[in-house]
Amino acid sequence: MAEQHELRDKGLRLTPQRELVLAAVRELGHATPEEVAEKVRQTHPGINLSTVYRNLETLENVGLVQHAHLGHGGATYHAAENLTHLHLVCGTCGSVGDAPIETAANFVQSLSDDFGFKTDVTHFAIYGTCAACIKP
Amino acid sequence: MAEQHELRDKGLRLTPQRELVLAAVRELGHATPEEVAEKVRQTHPGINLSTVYRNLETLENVGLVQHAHLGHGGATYHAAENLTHLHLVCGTCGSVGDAPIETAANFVQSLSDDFGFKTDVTHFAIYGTCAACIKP
DNA sequence: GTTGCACTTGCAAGTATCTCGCAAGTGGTG
DNA sequence: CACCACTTGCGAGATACTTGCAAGTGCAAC
Repeated sequence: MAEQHELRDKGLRLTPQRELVLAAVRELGHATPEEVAEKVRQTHPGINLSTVYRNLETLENVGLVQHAHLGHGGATYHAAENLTHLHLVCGTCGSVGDAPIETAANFVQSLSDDFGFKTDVTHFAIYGTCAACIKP
Repeated sequence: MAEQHELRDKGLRLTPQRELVLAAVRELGHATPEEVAEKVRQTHPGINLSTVYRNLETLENVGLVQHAHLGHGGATYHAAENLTHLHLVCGTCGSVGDAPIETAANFVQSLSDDFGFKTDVTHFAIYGTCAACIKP
């Protein structure tokens, strides 16, 4: 796969750092900027945290990754092609579970019908308590 | 029901700062800690920001207020008795709309039935695009 | 292959937001 | 009204980004 052209096709320069940031996001599934940086440092130890932030922003602008808010504070990044699930964040144990996006289909439809609000359901986390924490 | 006993009943001392923080949260509807501080300063100019943070935390522990994540970064505080609506955050214009909590009832039920996940639907914002921004 | 320049990177300093330690102050019980 | 635990104010510290700038580099043109 000409993975190299994927970035160039979007009008971006192909730098090792940029490739590695994208690869790290894809490999990690959900990742904070800090986790991405840590992953990238395995093969490119010198990378600067601000480079990671800037590349995440750049990659988001061209649609290759997206961020979501999964908890307190920081954003979490995903490869855009993996964004087919909801995020179930457990407030007790902090785990992040997934649920198929169809689970929310009716809900999204109601918001659209009743309020004209078009929901991006992958962007926000669903907060609550996971099965494991309910019955220990 | 002397309003003064509401705090004492929870085992808290009744200080001017604490009363004012609670009053500010109730009056503001949604408010960041910064906005609460600003509001409190109208009647108590010397209040320290860390006092506001600590009181919000204390009030949350006893169940009088709750926080939710409405967007980037900061938390937003609500009086607990007002937490009967969802937050619809528009990614385009940044407005925060409300929807009755019943809108999500089926969705919450599905998550509970299918995944054993007990959702606190008021805690996170629902992100998308509001009616006004869809058709300009 | 060489060159030039716009795009990138690394670094350091800056900003925003929240947290913590501690000494002084104060509510409320006895 | 006296005492003590709870609170407050304040400064310093932690965390999570953001920004300005000089040096480095991809890549298109030659």
